[in-house]
Amino acid sequence: MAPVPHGHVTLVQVARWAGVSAQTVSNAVNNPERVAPATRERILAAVEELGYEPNLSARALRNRSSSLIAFKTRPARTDKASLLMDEFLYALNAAAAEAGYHLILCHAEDGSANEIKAYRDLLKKTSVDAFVLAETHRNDDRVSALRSWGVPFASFGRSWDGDEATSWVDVDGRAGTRAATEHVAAQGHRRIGHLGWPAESEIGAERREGWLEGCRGRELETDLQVAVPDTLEAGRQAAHRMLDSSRPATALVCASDTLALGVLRALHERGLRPGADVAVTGFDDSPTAALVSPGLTTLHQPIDVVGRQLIQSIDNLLAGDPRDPQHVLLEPELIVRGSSLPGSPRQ
Amino acid sequence: MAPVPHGHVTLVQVARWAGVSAQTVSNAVNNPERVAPATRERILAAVEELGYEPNLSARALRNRSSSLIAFKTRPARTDKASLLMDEFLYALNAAAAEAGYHLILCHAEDGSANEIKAYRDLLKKTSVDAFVLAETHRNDDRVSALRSWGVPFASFGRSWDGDEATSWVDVDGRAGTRAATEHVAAQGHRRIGHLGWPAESEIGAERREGWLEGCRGRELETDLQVAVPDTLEAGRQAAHRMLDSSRPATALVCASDTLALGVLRALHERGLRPGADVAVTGFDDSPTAALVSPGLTTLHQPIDVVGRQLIQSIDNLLAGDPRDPQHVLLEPELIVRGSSLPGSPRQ
DNA sequence: GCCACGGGTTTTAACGTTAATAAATCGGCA
DNA sequence: TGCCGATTTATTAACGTTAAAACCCGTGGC
Repeated sequence: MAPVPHGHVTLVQVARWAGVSAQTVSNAVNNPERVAPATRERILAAVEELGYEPNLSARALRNRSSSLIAFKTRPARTDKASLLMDEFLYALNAAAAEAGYHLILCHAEDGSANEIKAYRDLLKKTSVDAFVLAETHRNDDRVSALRSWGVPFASFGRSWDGDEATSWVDVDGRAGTRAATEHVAAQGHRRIGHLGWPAESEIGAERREGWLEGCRGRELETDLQVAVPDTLEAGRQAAHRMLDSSRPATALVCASDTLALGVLRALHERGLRPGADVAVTGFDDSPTAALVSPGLTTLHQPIDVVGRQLIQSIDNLLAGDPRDPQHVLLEPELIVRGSSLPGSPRQ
Repeated sequence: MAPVPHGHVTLVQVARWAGVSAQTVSNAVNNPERVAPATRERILAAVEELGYEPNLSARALRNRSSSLIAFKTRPARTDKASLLMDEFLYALNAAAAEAGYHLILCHAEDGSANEIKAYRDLLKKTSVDAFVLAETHRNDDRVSALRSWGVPFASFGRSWDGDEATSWVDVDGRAGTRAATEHVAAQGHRRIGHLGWPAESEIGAERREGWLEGCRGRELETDLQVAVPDTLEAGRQAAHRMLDSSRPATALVCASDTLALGVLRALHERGLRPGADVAVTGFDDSPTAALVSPGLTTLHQPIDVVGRQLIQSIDNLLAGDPRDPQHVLLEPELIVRGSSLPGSPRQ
């Protein structure tokens, strides 16, 4: 009963069916205003009837554009708790689909040289319209490469070089740790330490700043801070060191859930109760944060908004929209759970 | 210094450079045996020199094939611990890249009707070569749809309908829970319960079978079993019920890490120590399993092998390889952590 | 010396689309 | 009626690739 038993329906078939030329069908689909209302209606009916869908390969060949947006998946899993990038990929894909784009994945072994080579290959082979970068850092080679090629892109992560030309979306880590710090201070804590990342990390520096601001705002001491790599074990050991101090912290604001989970393990080992004895906060709202007992207080990044905004920015770029590149800084949301509340010893 | 400052290098340019026709270049690239060795060498040098990469859109248009493999990302995150599908996506992408394919993501709201519609659209618009399905179940509409369209596909998850024609790769859940059961029995446990999923789930049924086999092999009782939805809260409540029993279990083999984490929370609430008082095992080796204290004993799925095998199968299908569809059943690996070991009370 | 053969190469045409351009149609007005 | 300009539609050509067919030329058989 289907008008077209199998195979692809082309413009020409629709055109024949509607008694017009192929170009008119193309116009009816892409530039409706160029076509007389009556004709357009007839054509759209034919499109509907035959189940026509434009062939993207042909369009890509003709237009040098493919509605494909490329994104590189993160390298092999580490022991990190955070799955932010997985969540991000999902959000980005959903937003892309909604806007009529498709996401094409790119693979490269670790290292920005590999990554750039993978981008270049993809670009030559397929007519990818734009790229999405994630986890940008200072002097990011990928940014300069894409810019030199003249390829539209937007990044999850601000342009740390003060590069005004790049569209980006980011989450305000500083505001996040400041909120966490103020939250534990409001629980009565006066000795609040920070467990963060080494100085090279721009993101880590921001999060540390937030803690500093939070402490200074309440005139608390800021001498208790340690920077370690982002692993559970590093967090655990650092927590032990900080709790062995002569005037130990009663609250620890951490730069990540991974570190915070290390702290929780250290507390467990010392027979201390999270929340009741030492308040702990993380960052990223990893699935694990909700699953441990007690739950881990953490900061949730509005990842779906990030995805939508990035697609939006790319859409503007591709539309040749002359409006300035967009810079969007979003606030993370503090999720309060047992690890930062006096609460009951159990639960 | 680059021979081609910008823009795409085409077959014709390479052909001119090498002093041959475009078709000969095409042959040198795709069917080397059709071209005289000397010519081929000259052409490949030109390809190298000019940095030629075939344009996939043009190729797709001409050949109706695109080296694109489609995969649908999972729907929005639930509260589940398992990130198997994220890991899988990464593994699949790596394998695809290695074999010269690209992964294109598909988005659909929950529900197999939406999903099928999304597949159909993608198929019409782009010339996707093949699909990868995940989490197949009995009477899977997606399977029948893809089959009726004649589209090559392979699935992560066996064909539960006994459909011999489908290529699949799966992990043997039954062997997994059997191993977990035997492991806790080897620790001296005689009352081993099972916390699983409702009967509708084929995967859940398999995992339950494994526990049954493990118990029967040692002539242990098999009366302690409960089936609940896959959430932490359901696991927690079920654990309380099972521990309230007149002859409570001393070990609980769970169908997922999520349920097992619920059990851990229940133990925490009752002041019982995982491992020492009640042994607990999960399934999937989620990141959380390694991060909680004590660590959760669980089963690791060899997800990278799954990815490679699926790409391999698809490669065979696309090559028109007449060899039978492949069915690969892999064994999960038992990862022993503190939650199933008597160990010390702390740690 | 003619022809058949076959490896090596080129020519032709087509995949489905759309920008640019050309052609047709129509209403309005002198 | 005839002509102009505006609107609508049709024609042409091209995007980069490759299957199929045609072509070219040296070998070997008779």
